[in-house]
Order: sequence, then C-alpha cells, then structure tokens
Amino acid sequence: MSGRTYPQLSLDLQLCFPLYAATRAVTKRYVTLLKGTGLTYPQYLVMLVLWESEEPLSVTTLGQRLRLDSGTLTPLLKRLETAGLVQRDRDPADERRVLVSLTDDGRAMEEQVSGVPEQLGQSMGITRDEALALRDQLTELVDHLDTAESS
Amino acid sequence: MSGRTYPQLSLDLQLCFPLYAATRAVTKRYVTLLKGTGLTYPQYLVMLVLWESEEPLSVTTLGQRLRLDSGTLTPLLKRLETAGLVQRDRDPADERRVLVSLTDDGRAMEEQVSGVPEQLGQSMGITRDEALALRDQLTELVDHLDTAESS
DNA sequence: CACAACTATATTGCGCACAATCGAATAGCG
DNA sequence: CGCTATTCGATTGTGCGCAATATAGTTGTG
Repeated sequence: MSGRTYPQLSLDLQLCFPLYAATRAVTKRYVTLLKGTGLTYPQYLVMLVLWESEEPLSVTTLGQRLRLDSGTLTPLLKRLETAGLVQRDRDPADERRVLVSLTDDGRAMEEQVSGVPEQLGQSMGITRDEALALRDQLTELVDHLDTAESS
Repeated sequence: MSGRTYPQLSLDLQLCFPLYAATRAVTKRYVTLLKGTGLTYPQYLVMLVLWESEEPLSVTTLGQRLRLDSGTLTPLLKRLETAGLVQRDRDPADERRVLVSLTDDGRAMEEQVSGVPEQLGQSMGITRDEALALRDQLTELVDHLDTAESS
C-alpha cells in the first residue's frame, strides 16, 4: 500500500503547478480590476509598454519587451485599434515595419487604470519588499530557462 | 523632461510581468522536454494528478485539483482519450459524472517522463530549497488572490 | 540594375482558459 | 410520488500563445 513508483513526479507537481496557477489567478484578478476599461490582461501589458515609451513602437519591439510574437500581437493590436486606443501605421522609412502609437483615448486611459497596481498589491497580500524579491527570483528563473532552451 | 505621470504603472509591469513571462518560459521548456510523449504541459499536469491518485477521478475532482473548469478539461480529456492514454466512462452510481481513468498506455507513460522534473530543475537553475521557498510564496499568493476574488 | 539573402509583419492552425449557457440526471422536500 | 432546486458535464464563443508558413519590403553583392 502507498508509496509512489516515481515520487519525483508528485514533487514536480508541487513545484511547477503553483507557478501556473498563480499566473491564472493573477490574470483572473486583472479581469475584475480592468472591467470597465474593456482591456484584457495582455492588452493591459501592451498599453503599459506604450505608456512607458511615449514613442511609437514597432511590433517587433513590443514583442521583445513582452516576449510575445506577431501571431499573438497582430490580432491583439487590431482589437486595440478597433477599440480606438492605438493606431497602426507603416513606417515610411521602412515599410516592413508597423508602428504602434497611442490615440488620445489610449493616452487618457492611463489615468483610469492608475489605481490598479495598488489594488492588485492588496489582493496579493504581500509587502512591497516581498513582491520585489519574488520579481527578482522569477526574472532569474526566466533568464535561466531562456538560455537552457536555446542550448 | 522625463518622469512618468503614473510611476506605479511601470512598477506594476515589473511586478506582474515576470510571473506571466515565467509561466510561458516554463511551458515552453516543457514542450521541449515532453516532445516524444506528445503531451502538452496542461495534459502532463492532468496525467500527474491521475498517476498520483491511482483511482478514477471525476472531471470535477480533476478540475478542483488543477483549478480548471470543464470548458478546458472536456476537450483536453477527449484528446487524451483519442491518444489512448485515458478512458472516460459515466459513473454508474451517478450518471452525471464522468470518471477518468488511466489506460495501460497511460500508466506506462509515467516511467517515460520520470526524468522530466530533474531536467526542468536543471533548466531553472535553482536549488531544491529555493524551489520549495518559491512554491510556498506562490501558493500563498494564489490563496490570497482567491479570497480577494470572491470578496 | 538584377538577384539572392534577409527582415518584418501577417496568416493559419492547434490547444488552452474561461465565462455563459444548456441539458441531463439526481436529490430533497412536501 | 411529483415537483423544484441543485449538480455535473458538455457546448459555445472570445481571446490569447505559439509554431510554421507566406508575403512584402529591404539590403548587400556583383
């Protein structure tokens, strides 16, 4: 009775599943916090990058910052364009590029979501320092996985 | 020049984006490690739960363990059934339930992936203790978010 | 200038993830 | 027993996430 043949497989569940579940829990929380803006969580992340740059960004640049490819970004950006938050124009200097810029409505939305980070922080129930430490651990983890993947 | 109107929004990117990116990086790594089995990462998680239980589980029970609903699980389980790894049968005692059980092929796959956790651990570049600490932090975070969501 | 190699974005196809809804089956109550 | 409320799962529709591929545009070479 009892005793697994491969105990490391249940340990694996304990290690990786919380990461998976945490992302979905955060995403779910964002749906609630962003209701009213019409933004999804990935759309919100794209808007954050655009608010931060204050310059039009190419799809490739956006993808590098967010680690997303064009298959994800193109339809997402089209939805943001339909919503009137961003504008997509070919770069006259290189017509292969599409430059994504904020519309006035898109810029105006920044103020509307300015309270979201604090609300999320409260929902996560961790201090600022804990959050920063967690961020560093996760960033390091991503870096390791990226180099492991390419080897 | 410079200085954001809402600096908390760039901090937010630093806090939540790594979590989001980490999950995708882990998933991507699993694709590589599981190539050869034909399993996706969510399918692998379902198989882990089934290997651990050694008893048929209802769709609801699987969903509770993995925090997934039937809209995600039903098609996923049908793919596993098509692949010949699991079997789906109505519970004779309550015909609303569908009991998911492993086939011989499904059970046999456990040995095939028994090395995956160690390979992933190496790719993540963290010690066992760090991984356990991270797991605990993430689990706590999920618990907080769950209670915040329902309030 | 012609042409091959390269780059940027778009498209397609598959597999989640989840909200909303539906229908079948069961349980509970009078 | 008959009726209502509940439970379970399947279905539908939307939005990612990404691999593979296609296409348009650019750059480098001779």
